[in-house]
Order: sequence, then structure tokens, then C-alpha cells
Amino acid sequence: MEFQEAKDKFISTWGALGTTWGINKAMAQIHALLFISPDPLSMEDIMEDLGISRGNTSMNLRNLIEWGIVHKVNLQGERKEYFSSEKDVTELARQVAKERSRREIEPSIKVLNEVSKIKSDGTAKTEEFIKKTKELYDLADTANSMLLKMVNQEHNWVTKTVIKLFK
Amino acid sequence: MEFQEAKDKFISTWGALGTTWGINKAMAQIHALLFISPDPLSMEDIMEDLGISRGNTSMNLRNLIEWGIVHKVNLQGERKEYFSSEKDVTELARQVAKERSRREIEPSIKVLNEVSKIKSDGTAKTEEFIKKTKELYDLADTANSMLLKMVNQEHNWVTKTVIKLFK
DNA sequence: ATAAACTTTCATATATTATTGAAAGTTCGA
DNA sequence: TCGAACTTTCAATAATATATGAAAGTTTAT
Repeated sequence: MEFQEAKDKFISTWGALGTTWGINKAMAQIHALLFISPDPLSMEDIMEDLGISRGNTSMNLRNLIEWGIVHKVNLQGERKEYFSSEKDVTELARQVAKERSRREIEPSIKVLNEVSKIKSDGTAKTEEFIKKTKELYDLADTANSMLLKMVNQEHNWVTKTVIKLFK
Repeated sequence: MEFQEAKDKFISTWGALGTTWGINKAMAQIHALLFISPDPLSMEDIMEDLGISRGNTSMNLRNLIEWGIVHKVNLQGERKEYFSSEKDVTELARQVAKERSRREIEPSIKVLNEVSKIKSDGTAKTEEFIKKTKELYDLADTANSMLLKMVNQEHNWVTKTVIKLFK
């Protein structure tokens, strides 16, 4: 396989994988491109390489920067901004997990907690409802705090401890 | 809060959460409804309660059954089929993880492995590409086998061991 | 073998989400 | 302060994913 073919394949696979994890295609592809590039790239470079519009590139770069995955580089003597992603890929995973916890999981946990507090009228349906939603609340809350602990650990801690446990 | 309000809130929250995890809204809501119902429900019951069409109900019930989360119940003397979900919710989580691994993660890992095998022509870009994709392959492969091990354990093993580690 | 009771399928409609690109905004050097 | 070089915004559009419902299919009792 040629480099160019491998590169295209990698970028499109990464993009497809991203969309199933709450990262849109363009965002994942920009990340993929920067991730394998030895040098920083300009917005122009990225647009051209991926064949996406200026607006799309701009918005998704901003997101990646907000997520701490990509950062701006100013090359000396150049007006243009360049971008690079020298961060470890686990940083991306960490960030994705954090975002999803904050945006989706935590609000849901709050609702579970709320609804599990209705008082029973003694009927089977309310009893069952309270029992099940409580169960779910406990599970979700535990899983979420696990996730956050993992996410906030040093990279190597997770790798060493958890891998040892499973491999 | 009244039971009906809590129920609606729970179902819509569960539906919203599902859509961000690769389960469509109707599928997640059907699961939610069955999950809190003390008795099996018919297709008619489900359609009516959630206000969704017959076709939608049928297709999503079939999916839930395929995933092993919901199953058919034949009540004595009744022609109609009934459905229930008496399984633990961790079974759902397990199933979701399994499906995603099979359908998304594993094919991606295969691609990573392929593309990381191109031979270097000595340029910085091919060197970087090979290095990064190999790194990614190792990470993804390790993470995936961890996931599968967790998923295939008994429910209590995960709960006990992992929670102990983090709590 | 027939028909009533029920379920599934799938072409079409609807809703959701991502992308474009031109206009507005910003920054910087002269 | 001006204007060239560049970036961001956002309304319009395109692409994608979901839902509908009528028709086709299946099962069962007689």
C-alpha cells in the first residue's frame, strides 16, 4: 500500500469512528490529519487536504482547540496561523469522556435521582418504578464517578493499573 | 411529582441518553417503558403509551430482542404477543458495548493495523505516520480487549472489582 | 381452506445534524 | 487610519438518520 492510500484510509476510518462517539466527521478528520503530520498545518492546508469548506474547518478547529487536543502555532515571520496536535491520543479519549459526562451523563443522573424520589402509592407500578429508577441511579452514578476518576488520572496510571488488571 | 410526570420524564431522558450511545430514541424509550413496567406489555400498549407507529415499534422491538434485552412472553389464552425486559440494566450496557465493539471498533482496529504496515520511504511524513498509527493500534487493541473482558464477566465481578478500585 | 387477528416490511415523509460559502469581523503593518 | 490578509459567523442547503402507515405476510381457530 502506498503512503497516500494508507493516509486516506486512516483519515476516513478515524472520521467514521469519531461520528459514532459524538465527534463529527470533519472534527475527527482534522484531528487525524494533524495527528499524523510531522509539521503544523495552516487552515488552507487542512481545507485543501480534506476537501472541506473554510467555515467547517474554522469551527471544528476551534472545537478541537477548546478541547485541548489541538493548538495554534505561530511560525516566525508568518502572518497565518498554523495548527498542530502533538498531544497523546489518550488525551483525546480523556477529553471525549469528560465532555460526554458533563453534557449527557450528569444531566441524566440528575433526572434519575429526581424521578426516583416520588412517593409510592402502594401500587405495583409505582413500587416497580421507584425500585428500578433507584437501581439505575446507583449504577449510573457509580459508573460516572469511575469514568471521571479514570479521566482525571495521569495517563500512565490508567495504562498500568487497568491493563494489568485485564491483560 | 406525580407518577405520570416522573414516568414521562424518565422515558424521555432515557431516550435522549440512548441516542447519544448509538441506540435510537424509539428503541431506548421502548426499553425504558418495559424496564419500569411490572407486567409484560403488548405492541398495542407500547405504541399507545409512547405515541409511535406500529412499524417503528415492531422494528425496534425486534432489535431489542436480538440484543437479548427484551423477550417475547406468551400469556396463556392470549393470541397477542407480549414483551418484557426483566433483565438487569447492566445487561443492556454489556450488550451495547459488545455491539459497538463488533460493529465499529474492531473494523477500525483492522484498518489501523493495515495502514501502519506500509513501509517507510525514509521521509518524515511516512516515519511519523507509521509511528503514530502503530501507537494508535496498540492503544485501541488494548482498550478493546479490556472492554470485551469487562463485558464478558459476570455482572458482580465488574461491580465488585472495578468499583473497589475507584470508589 | 378460509378469514380474523396479529406482525413485519419497505417506499415515502419527516426530523435531525453537518456543511457550505458569502458577508461580517479581526488583526496587523505601513 | 486604511486596507490587505486572514478568521469567524450563520442563514441556507445538503446529507443522514428515523418514523410512518398501508400493504404484504404470517399464524391460528374453525
